Amino acid sequence: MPELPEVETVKETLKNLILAKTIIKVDLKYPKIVKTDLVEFQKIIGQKFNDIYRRGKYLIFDLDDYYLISHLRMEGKYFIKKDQEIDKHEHIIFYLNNGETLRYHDVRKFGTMELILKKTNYLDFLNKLGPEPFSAEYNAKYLYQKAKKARKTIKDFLLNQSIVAGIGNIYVNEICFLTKIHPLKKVAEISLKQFESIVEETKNVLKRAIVLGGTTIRSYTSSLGVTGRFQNELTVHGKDGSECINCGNIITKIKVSGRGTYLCEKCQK
DNA sequence: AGAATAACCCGAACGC
DNA sequence: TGCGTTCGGGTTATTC
Repeated sequence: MPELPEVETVKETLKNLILAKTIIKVDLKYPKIVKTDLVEFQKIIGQKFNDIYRRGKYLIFDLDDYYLISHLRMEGKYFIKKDQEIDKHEHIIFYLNNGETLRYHDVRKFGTMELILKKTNYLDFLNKLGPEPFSAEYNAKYLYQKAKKARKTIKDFLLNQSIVAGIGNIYVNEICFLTKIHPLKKVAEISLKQFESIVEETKNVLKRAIVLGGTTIRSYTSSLGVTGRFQNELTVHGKDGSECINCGNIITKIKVSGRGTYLCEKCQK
């Protein structure tokens, strides 16, 4: 599941491969991925990749006149291939002027793409997102203020992209463990000091994951054949049945708002 | 307004 | 072995 570190890795990898390349043709094998007008989408032909950004879990391709905004959701990946048969999970094919193809691959078909004219206010689209975890805006005081009036659990709170952008299920499990906070703890009961710890551990865990190229779990081999290595440093996520690295207690798995949640009941109160 | 729930997908895991 | 069922998971849309 691509979260901030995985999307960051994809962005950096793709930069080396497609910048300055021009799209000469696009094939929509599964058009529902595209959320904007399909006729309009064809205007991507002739556009050049000038840069790639990331905002939360979104990839933003900076073209000449448009932004192509892509969300990988659960299993979206990009591949660069040449003259190879189209895989059944490759839904959008961009033909580039160097003879290669950029292919969007998504087994679950959950991912989305939007082509947005630069002149229009594309920021509206991303403004709903909360601050980036590495920004100064993401600090204990900010979270504390937001949390005061919320009735949710800390896990729901940190997963809410309008509070902070880019954290998903894996990293929220890790952050809760690293800060010794129970994922079901009501966010309004969390102290400023605890939020300081949350902010610090968020940055630590995301930074470390980016350095290692993200997390590769199960079927999710990250895009472009880049295999992340952060899974080797996970402390609780997916570790139910094994021992807590702090106290030796057995890690349990519960559900929080329908999502798999791993924790040490002894360490996290 | 804010919170809970459904919908979008389909391979993997599970149950029989 | 094979078939049917359930599950998961980020985000948006819809309902409560």
